[in-house]
Amino acid sequence: METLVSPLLTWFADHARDLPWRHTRDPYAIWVSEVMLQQTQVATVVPYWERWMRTFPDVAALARAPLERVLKLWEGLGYYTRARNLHRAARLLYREHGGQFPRDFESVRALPGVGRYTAGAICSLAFHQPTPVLDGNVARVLTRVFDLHLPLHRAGTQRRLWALAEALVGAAPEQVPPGLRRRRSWRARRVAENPCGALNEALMELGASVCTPRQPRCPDCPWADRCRARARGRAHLLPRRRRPAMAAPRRVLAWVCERRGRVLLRRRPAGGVNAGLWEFPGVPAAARTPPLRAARAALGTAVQRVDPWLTTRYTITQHRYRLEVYRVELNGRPVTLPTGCRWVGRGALERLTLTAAHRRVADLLLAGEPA
DNA sequence: GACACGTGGCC
DNA sequence: TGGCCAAGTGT
Repeated sequence: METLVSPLLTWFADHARDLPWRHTRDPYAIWVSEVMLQQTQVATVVPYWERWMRTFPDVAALARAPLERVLKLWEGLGYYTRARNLHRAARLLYREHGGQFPRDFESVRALPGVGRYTAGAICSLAFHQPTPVLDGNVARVLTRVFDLHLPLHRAGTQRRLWALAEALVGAAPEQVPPGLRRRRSWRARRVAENPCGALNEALMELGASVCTPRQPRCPDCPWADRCRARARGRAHLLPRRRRPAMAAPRRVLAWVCERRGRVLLRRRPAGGVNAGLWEFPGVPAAARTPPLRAARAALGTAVQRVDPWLTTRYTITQHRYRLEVYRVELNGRPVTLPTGCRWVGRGALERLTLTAAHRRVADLLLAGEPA
């Protein structure tokens, strides 16, 4: 481990990206960034994090906020349970710890939405503890350096990787390159002041910027001469992972149904996908289902006609959807409101939290209709 | 251990 | 284009 840690820390002191959450020691701010970064790329997270920190600068602000506002700030980031869990955890901290962020690993780990990775990241970055992290980046880096061909999803492989990550972060405090302590750049200071946090960040950063899934840039790697997979010419084949196949695309019909300056929206039921988020009402449909008949079945005989407006695609994990949006022309009869539906004006259409695909539709509607 | 959970970017 | 991947967690 000794021969690995020191070059990695030196590399990080030269190449760390300047990310906004790297300029704070606030555990709350770090927690928020780590949760946002779960399964989400840095470039996507940055604007969300900045807006979030302006809106909810501390645990108390988040705890006070209504869930609706919290979800709205999360709109478009996906995995909305993360936002609900942050909110729940903030209220819990506010109630039981007086808003104070806990410092010991087990208490952090016990917060909703905080698993082993996130707890390790928070404790190392905010509290300088030698707690390991293992994410997709670290797994890729470690399987390559040690040329581990075991399938990633196996428990034994995971144990092995966690143990390696733990050994590395444990060695960090003793392995800070001496010359680094004299440097004044924020990068060098970051490493010198918190070797454990820096080691964890460096592992992830290496995976994100050098040891990439395809076409790793091995000549730029601080571990190039120690990497066993590279020596065998097979770094790009690791890690071995198993992924479920994509299912066939499904067709979904949705209706833009307007009356007297308002449009019909439906709130998704609790417990399912995107629970509590809003969308244009619609139905899953077989390939040959006529849109007019489907609309009448859902909204009643008030539907005079449906006009195809646009088609968009989206994916929810392994499910692919083709969303066909129709504009509904009504006659004078009352519309049958499907469960969870509400007429909303422009303001609410902007303010409510929609899933990404439906937000695209809503924004087009808002842009195209000045009234 | 397997599966569900969102979305965007890349080639 | 379609498949793969991304700073995982909860059930």
